[in-house]
Amino acid sequence: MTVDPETRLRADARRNRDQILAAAKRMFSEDGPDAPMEEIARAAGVGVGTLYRRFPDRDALIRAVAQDNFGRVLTEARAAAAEEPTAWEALVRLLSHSRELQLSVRLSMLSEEAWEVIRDDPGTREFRNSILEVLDGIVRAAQQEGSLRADVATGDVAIVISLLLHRLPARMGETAELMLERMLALLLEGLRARPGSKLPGRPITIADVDPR
Amino acid sequence: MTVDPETRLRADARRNRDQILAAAKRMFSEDGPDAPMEEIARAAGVGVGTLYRRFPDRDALIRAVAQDNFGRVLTEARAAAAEEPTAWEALVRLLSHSRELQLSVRLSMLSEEAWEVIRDDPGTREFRNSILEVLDGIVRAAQQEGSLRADVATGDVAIVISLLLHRLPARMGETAELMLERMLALLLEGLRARPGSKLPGRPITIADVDPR
Amino acid sequence: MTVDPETRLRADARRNRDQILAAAKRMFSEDGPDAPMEEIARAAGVGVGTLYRRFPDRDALIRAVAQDNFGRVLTEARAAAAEEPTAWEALVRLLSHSRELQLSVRLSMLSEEAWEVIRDDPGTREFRNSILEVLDGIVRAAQQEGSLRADVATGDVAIVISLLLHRLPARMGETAELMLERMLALLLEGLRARPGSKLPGRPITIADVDPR
Amino acid sequence: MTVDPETRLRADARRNRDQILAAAKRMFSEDGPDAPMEEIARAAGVGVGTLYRRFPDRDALIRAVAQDNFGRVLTEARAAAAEEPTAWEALVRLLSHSRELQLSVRLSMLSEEAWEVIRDDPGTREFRNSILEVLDGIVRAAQQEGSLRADVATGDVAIVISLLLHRLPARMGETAELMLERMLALLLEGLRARPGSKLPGRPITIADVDPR
DNA sequence: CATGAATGAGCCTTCATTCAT
DNA sequence: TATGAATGAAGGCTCATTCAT
Repeated sequence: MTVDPETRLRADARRNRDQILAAAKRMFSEDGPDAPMEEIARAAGVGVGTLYRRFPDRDALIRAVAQDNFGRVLTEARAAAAEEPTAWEALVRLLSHSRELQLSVRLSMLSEEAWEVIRDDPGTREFRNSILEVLDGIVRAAQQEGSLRADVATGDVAIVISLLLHRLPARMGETAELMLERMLALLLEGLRARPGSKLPGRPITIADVDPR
Repeated sequence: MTVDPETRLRADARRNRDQILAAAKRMFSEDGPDAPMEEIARAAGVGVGTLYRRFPDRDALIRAVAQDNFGRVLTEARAAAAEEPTAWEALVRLLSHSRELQLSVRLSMLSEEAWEVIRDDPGTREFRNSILEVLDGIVRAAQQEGSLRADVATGDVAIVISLLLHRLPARMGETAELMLERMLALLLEGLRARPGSKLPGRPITIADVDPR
Repeated sequence: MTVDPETRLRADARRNRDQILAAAKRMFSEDGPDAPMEEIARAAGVGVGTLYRRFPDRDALIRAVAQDNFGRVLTEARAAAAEEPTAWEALVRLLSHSRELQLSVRLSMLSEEAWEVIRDDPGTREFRNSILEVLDGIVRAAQQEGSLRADVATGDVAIVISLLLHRLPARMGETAELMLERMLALLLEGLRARPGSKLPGRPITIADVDPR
Repeated sequence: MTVDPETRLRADARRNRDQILAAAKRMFSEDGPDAPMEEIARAAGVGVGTLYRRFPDRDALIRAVAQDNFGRVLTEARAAAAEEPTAWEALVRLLSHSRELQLSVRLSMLSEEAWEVIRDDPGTREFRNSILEVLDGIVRAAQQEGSLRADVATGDVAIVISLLLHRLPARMGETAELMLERMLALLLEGLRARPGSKLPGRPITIADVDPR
């Protein structure tokens, strides 16, 4: 009368993995990418051993978190592109919701080592490329429709996004939300197509922001 | 007609102190505020003991670096306010040169602990207040002269600065310079007084960004 | 019919803990409460990490050793009170066997810091109180039966014990035993009820020797 | 019109040495024989360099302190022997004033290393021997006059002294004085010649307590 | 000679990772 | 397979001692 043990196991295993991932995300974003493995395990409600069974070392865990996050972002980006009536609105939505991205990017900014791990991970790289591809589509469309200034390229927008992702000192609490909103508004003003305005240098392309 | 021995000693000690401070700045900005003390010492060309003689613990070193940096920023801000013909130009200069600020602010963003150390240091606080005071003068003047949009306050500008300070993934090397320039240009577009444009919410004041 | 794994683990862990405690006792009494943690670990046949897993820091280890020792003393004191035919004999037995006490007391005398750690440990304090309580019973009974001089109180006896606990320069080896025996005999002569003999001052009570 | 520089120097040097010795005594008795050299220097009002010029290393300082102290004790012992009307009174005086001895003995008890340093110092040894010689005279005389029990030897008395020297936990403050007085009284009761009383074992001689 | 700066060894403690149960 | 115990390397800090000024 017992449930199929195989299935049971699988379900258990998955639950475990998910809990660990969630805990890792939380801890990473709170304590940075050096959060003690033991604490991550505890936060996930498992022993360290279990954590290490799923993720052979810290780097594997970082990669998994990064992939998970980039995946969510990709989903959001695709939804924005598909659902918004204009490319400009898609762009605004992407920038507004960039909070979703926060963890992954923050992760990569917090320590040089973490960044290298993420950069060299093919899985994450693939997600990243897909995201940039979608973004590229939105950018071109927005320029086509005349809403986005012509002298920027997708790399520029990617950088704007990364600008918005940096942790606004948590201590600002309440107001942080508002600050972010206003910074976004300022940047959108800047991105708006506007006759007679010219940025210095040349457009930053996807290749320019490729960590290669 | 002999050299004052006190001065002699002082000179030596000071040279050492300066080397340590310089090394710490470098290491902190590369490895974050957890850079091994031993490596900082080695980078400064002294033994750990010497480092600890000058700075009783890591926090003291962090405070010293922060003060040194904020001091430089204050100098630059005052120069900008005094030397530029218009307030807008002073603002642009401040934002352009904000690279000077980079380390200190980056420091405070890298880890919650480091931030707290800096926040609670009266010396740094004083510098910070002075800087904001100067900035406040520039902002008001720029609004008076009609160059800066009226619906921002000094806190908004401070945040713009902090946005520009975040580490652009060092690995981008050459282009990083250009990227920064372009982001700055975008933000300046946004800050420009422009009829019919309105930011959401209310202006962010100095009090809003006060870490108190 | 398999062995309960919990018990198994416990047994291992406990053995380890006991070895560490024993090693710590040995090292503390030889090298004082500053004995290198690493050496204690080595003496216990474990790595430092293991030591720190059981006892978060040196103070915890000191407390554990103190409690263990005071516990033994309490046991001995109770046995003496229960098994000896007269209170005087119980007292003699307690003083004779005070060697058991040696380590703990010596510990607390060796360094001011160690003493403070022990003093502020509620666990140890409880043992200490119980011991003094038992001792108090013995002292009163001995005075009742007319064997112990009337002008001493329990605190006096506690001090006599502490006198006997001080390290007789270990280097005296063999003879140390004899020396202790003779000192004890001298002190017992002094404690004996004896008409016409009067100590200076007032009896030292338990409260007088309370570290509170 | 200047003072003879040689003399000046000598006087200065001596003052320095005395200050250091005094500071060392104070620090040793407060912090134990591991008190930081730098603090001792500061307490003496000189630089570490000066301290090291006078005493090549910590051991030399310990030896100097020990010798100084033993010297004072010898003086006191001789005075007691010479000035007191009876040998018993001389003995009582010696035991009462044993506080003088405290530091040196405490020093030797506080750490095995310190003890070894003192033990192996010929200078201290000589003082020690002289002291024991004087004590021996007093003991024999006291037995001759029938005041001191016959079944003790000089070594026994030396041990009684050492018993009284142990630091009564400083924390007892006020009462410590009284406690010591009472313990001394108890021990004197024990040492008193008393028919029918017999100590276990054999008398402890000087040779028995010789650290050799 | 006095001073106090510099050095580096040594001990404390933490934590990533491995492994026995 | 999950657990948590054990290990040891790494980094922080202190202090004895040496040495330049």
